[in-house]
Amino acid sequence: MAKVDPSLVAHLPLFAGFSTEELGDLLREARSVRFAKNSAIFEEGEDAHTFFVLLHGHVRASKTTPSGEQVVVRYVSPGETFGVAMAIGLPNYPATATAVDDSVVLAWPASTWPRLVAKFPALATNTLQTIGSRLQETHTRVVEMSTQQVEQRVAHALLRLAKQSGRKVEHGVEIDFPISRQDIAQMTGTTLHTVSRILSGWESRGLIEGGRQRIVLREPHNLSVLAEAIQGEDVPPDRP
Amino acid sequence: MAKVDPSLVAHLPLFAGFSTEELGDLLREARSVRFAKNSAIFEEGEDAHTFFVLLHGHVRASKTTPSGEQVVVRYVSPGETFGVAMAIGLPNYPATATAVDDSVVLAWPASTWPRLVAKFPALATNTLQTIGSRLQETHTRVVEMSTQQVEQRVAHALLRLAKQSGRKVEHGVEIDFPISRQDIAQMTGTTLHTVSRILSGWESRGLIEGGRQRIVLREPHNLSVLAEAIQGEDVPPDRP
DNA sequence: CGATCGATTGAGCCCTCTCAAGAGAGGTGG
DNA sequence: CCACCTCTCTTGAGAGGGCTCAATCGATCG
Repeated sequence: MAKVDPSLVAHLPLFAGFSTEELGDLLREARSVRFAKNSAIFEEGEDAHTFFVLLHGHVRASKTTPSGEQVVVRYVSPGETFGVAMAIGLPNYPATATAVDDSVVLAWPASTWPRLVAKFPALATNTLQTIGSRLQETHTRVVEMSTQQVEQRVAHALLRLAKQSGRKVEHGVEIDFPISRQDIAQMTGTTLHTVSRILSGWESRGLIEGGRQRIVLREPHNLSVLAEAIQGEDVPPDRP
Repeated sequence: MAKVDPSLVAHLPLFAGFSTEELGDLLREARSVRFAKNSAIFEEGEDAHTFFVLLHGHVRASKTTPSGEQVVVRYVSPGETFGVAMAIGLPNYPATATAVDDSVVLAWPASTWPRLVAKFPALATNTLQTIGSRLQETHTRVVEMSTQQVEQRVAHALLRLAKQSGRKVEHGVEIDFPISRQDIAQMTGTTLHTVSRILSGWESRGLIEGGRQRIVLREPHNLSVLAEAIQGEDVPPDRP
């Protein structure tokens, strides 16, 4: 359990409107914990004993259906809050959280939530904003799944991941954590086979560059064009 | 602007933990407004000037894509809060709200929200719970759209509507507001043609009874069975 | 009683899934 | 350090669920 420097986290949305002193109070109750790549932080259904802020790394939240299929709910980036089941009245975690990279989190016992909220009302309003944005994002996803074809959905998913966790590299923007075709399929409601075919197609057109659990967007702009393509509209053919 | 009897709304989730007096304070700032069937309460993109509690009737929230397709976000039942864009930090409504039946709402100016939340912290925590549940429901929808076939999704949608707004009638449970095949298509990410075919099929099997903007579930249990059907699993054939 | 809006139904196609096989990359243990 | 083994990715062939296009019917409302 390491000490956390308040000035490093003061700018996070969860702590908006907090004085240095208040922030100190809050951080004093948190532990800092490290999770190795591919380890589970919590499991769906487990009782929600802790809530978290991600400091370092990346976390995947996913749900499993009764028949065993997995769906990726979202990827958590550094600075984001997760595991706040308690705050929204759930006694159990609604999804499984897995570190996709070596990750460091701040962890508070869920039992402290009521007291902390009573003491710091800004905690509730800040969390409300966060959950609200997440609701918007999820609605966007529903709209996309309802109205777009798989290729457009995959394009949107990649662009979103790049915006959220992109790292500039020589030939474009690389998604900054290991992500498989299967993961993308589970984000977009399709199969890994279809994703593989689509990415292969894009790679041969020079739009992206792929690898094992690795994707680089070489032409984000052209990918956006593809993502916005209207049903039945022609796409300009490749250059020979 | 009618007077609202506090005792009639005291049990609503938004007001949980309020004293009679506090509730009176809150209600004093609200107006009660009636909207005729098929009238718009607010439009997507409009600035979020008001937030609401539905007292009577039913409201459909829907989003429109750039290319003009509509997606139904949810149906609001009496007692529920809606239009809380302001609370989650949105300056504009993210969806259009339409009264699908003659409806009565309580309306607060959005500008009062910050003051009300400061005075009544329970307002924030109650809204947090509400938005949290909605996030869960939306995630469920994403999971369904990712893993289930259209027939199962439609079955789930009808069962949910019946549970939420069902009225017992002679031959089963009727969905208590006008809903078209098109509406159901927009809830489940399919076309009205496919919904029509599915409902026709069910009607001939005696599972439901249809009509113009009207659906009665005659055998909710068998519909649940259908809704949970596993990929590729056989369904018992009809009786001759 | 006519007009408009919702529902039904057929025909044909295509996007995407399923089934199947195999190749390449990385990690691991002897 | 190399061989093996596992996990990821690729690609083909075929099928089918659901969509598109099109026409008609029926019911509710003014």
